Amino acid sequence: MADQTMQEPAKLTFIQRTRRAQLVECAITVLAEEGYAQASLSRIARRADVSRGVIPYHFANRDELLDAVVAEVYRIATSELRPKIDAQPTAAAAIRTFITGSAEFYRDFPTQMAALHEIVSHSRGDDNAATSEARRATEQELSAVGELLERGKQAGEFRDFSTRVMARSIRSALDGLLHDLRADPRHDVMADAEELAEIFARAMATGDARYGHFPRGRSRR
Amino acid sequence: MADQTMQEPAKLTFIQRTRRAQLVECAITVLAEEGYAQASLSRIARRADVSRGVIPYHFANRDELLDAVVAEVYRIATSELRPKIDAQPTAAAAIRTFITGSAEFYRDFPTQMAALHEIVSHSRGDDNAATSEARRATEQELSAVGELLERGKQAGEFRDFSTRVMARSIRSALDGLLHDLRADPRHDVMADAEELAEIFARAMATGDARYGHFPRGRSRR
Amino acid sequence: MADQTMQEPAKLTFIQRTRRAQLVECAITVLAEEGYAQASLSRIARRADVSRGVIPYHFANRDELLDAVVAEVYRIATSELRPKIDAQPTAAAAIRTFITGSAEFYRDFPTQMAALHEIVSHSRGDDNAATSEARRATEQELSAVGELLERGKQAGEFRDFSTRVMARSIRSALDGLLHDLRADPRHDVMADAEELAEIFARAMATGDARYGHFPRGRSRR
Amino acid sequence: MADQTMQEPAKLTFIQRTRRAQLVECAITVLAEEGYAQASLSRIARRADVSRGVIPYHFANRDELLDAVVAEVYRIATSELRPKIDAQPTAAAAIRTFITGSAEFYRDFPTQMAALHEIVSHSRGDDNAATSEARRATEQELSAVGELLERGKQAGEFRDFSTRVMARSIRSALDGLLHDLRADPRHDVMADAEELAEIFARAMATGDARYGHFPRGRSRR
DNA sequence: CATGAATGAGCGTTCATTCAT
DNA sequence: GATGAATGAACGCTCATTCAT
Repeated sequence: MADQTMQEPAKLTFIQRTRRAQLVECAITVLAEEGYAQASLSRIARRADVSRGVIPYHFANRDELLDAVVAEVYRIATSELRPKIDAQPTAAAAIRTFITGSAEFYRDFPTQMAALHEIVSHSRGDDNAATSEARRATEQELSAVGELLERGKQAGEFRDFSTRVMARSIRSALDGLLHDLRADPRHDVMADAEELAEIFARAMATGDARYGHFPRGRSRR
Repeated sequence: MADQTMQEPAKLTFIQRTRRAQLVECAITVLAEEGYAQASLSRIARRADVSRGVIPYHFANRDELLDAVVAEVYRIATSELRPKIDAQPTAAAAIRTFITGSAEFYRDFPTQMAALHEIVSHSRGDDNAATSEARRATEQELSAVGELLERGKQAGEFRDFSTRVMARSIRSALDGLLHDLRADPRHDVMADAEELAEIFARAMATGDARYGHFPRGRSRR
Repeated sequence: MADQTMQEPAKLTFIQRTRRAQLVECAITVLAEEGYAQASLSRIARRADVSRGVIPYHFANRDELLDAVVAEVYRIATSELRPKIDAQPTAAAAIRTFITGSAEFYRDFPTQMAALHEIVSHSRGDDNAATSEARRATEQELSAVGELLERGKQAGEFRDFSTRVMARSIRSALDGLLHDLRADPRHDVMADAEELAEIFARAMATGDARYGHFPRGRSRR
Repeated sequence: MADQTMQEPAKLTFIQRTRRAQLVECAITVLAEEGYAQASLSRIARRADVSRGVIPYHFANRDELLDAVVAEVYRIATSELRPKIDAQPTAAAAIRTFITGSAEFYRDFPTQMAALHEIVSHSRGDDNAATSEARRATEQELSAVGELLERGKQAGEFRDFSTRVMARSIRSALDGLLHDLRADPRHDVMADAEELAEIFARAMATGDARYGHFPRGRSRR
């Protein structure tokens, strides 16, 4: 059997890498088109036009395949997004770029995003080690955004707010955007992203909001 | 067999209504405590201390039971939240109340919310008729929030923004809050809700944000 | 589902008891005729002319079914053998009765014995909790024989020997007898049993063996 | 493909013989350490640090490999035991040597014996051709012991008993000894073997047993 | 000679659903 | 009204075996 425990992809033969990539690809398609519950190994294998036994051969188990899906999507997303964000001069611009860049990614890789969303939203704390990759990656993303926010606050770009709540809200709002996109693929996601960027630009901006006539919560991390 | 397709509860006998309520209650508990995947009819029936066959008798199928769960949770939520929102003088106050009131509901009915979250996050758009109730209720909530936003815009309380994006973002941010709460039940959800309210108060407020030096998207519905 | 965790059979309905008995019966047949490896739930169900799902319904898992088989065979064996042994006046007579009575049981319940043998010989220390019943029962049988031997030694009926080695040898010799019987069902097992009884009567008898011109091992427990 | 059905090793190339020996060796190790159920061709190949496909290449199928394991263990056992037995002056001494020599072999080649035991105890009489070697070898051993017994009877060393029952009993008692040894590897197997030798010395000795006050079975072959 | 990718049958198990009682 | 026995499809997984390279 292919040694799935290897960490370095260099240890995989060309055929193994190819097959694994194909299976990950098909898993993504099935997840996106038919949903998590329907994404059985049988269906994925059928989509790949391959015998049912191929998947256990190349992946130790179902969870490994799903982990590979998550890793693949995050790999693409990071390679698309990271450079754009890093190129921004200010934290505010970086956050804006994170939002619009994410939306661009949703638009350009809707299938991958749909698959990722299926996996993440079906993950549950205790039941399995699959989706651990997903949770890990999500946490990582949240803390990356959190660092941007901290940077902006220290640079005086942003007002004082709870970093965690803000980061989570940005992340969640993007999820909402993805949700709308999945519901209607012809949706103008970039326009929505601009709106979203504006929402959070205003939410984070220094100075009192014109309409801030409510008692505010204490600033927290 | 009882006709479960009836919409008017008047057509159900007392026993039928009682049993359905009990089963919905138990389904909520099992969903919250053991998760969607473990919430088999067997487990729900066992929790209700009732025979396995009872559920198919009272609900045409599994999906109908889940729909009933969703409807029940939304029913409670609405009865908790609606009066508070309706009592607010301004749209801004109403939105703030929607946010903090939702959080209060999350805090006070964690089991119900957990069950709802399990169902919603496992539901799929196209493949089956399940959780249609969830989608219906979500849409209804979104449009209710949308109406508040419209009202606020017309009253000059809010700036011009895309109603749909804003409504969706508020909804999604609340989901994020719920997510954090489920991850850590001892979380101070009300403090987060205040933060969230502030975020959206600022996001919706009239006037330019101090830090709004980016090209903005056109205002849209 | 039927509650298989109940210890008291009284908690089972008539139908449950009947089905379980039937399935145990069929499992015995399949084990005896086709061997442990072939005794899959599918085959057992087919033998019972019953749907594949029936077995998981009545037994929590495969191991529970096999445990029930072991328990059933030991139950029969005990009820056949125990009274005869207890009726013997001396330990020597009891051992002889144990041997011939076991053989009689092999002769009269060859299928049951074959099934038991399949399970016991396929049990392995660490892998599963099934067959634990088998090991437990085997140990119990060994210690029961051991007690008889001790009694005989104290009564002066037997010479001094290692109780454990003797008990194990008797048990093993009976296994050998069963082996021959399984290889040739027309075998005169009772005649062999008489031979066996004589072998061990002599082996245990007090006094020097006429041919004992070898250094002997120290007497041990 | 190499012709694995050849009996004469002369027909095998050097590499073929080496590989077969290596694979048999590894199969023994895996069988002993992980048990029959875990001794898949994959694991054996991995233990041999060799490709999965090697085994089907050198052995027509799994059963042939297991047969080769059995043959190898019996080959070693015979070469260890035979000279010792043949050196004994009397049948009684030969039988005693067979017993203690077997135990010595168990003690000195526990891995081989464990592997053999795994195979034999999992083999089935009728359903497949597997482990035919085991049955053949067992029969051969039984008849060799039988010849010794016959010789002893004719020489007047032994009383009259059923040769087959006695041979089978000795064989089975040794199995019991092996069983105890496998259950507890620190067991003093030689002491037990001495006990066993004494048991059978007495069982076979001429003259009445002191305590033989039971009706005896007729003497038979 | 050797490889390892691929196959497909079979396993135990879960569970929504049906239906006779 | 309610029961629970029974069904059968689907699941993830293991593995002996085949075969192109």
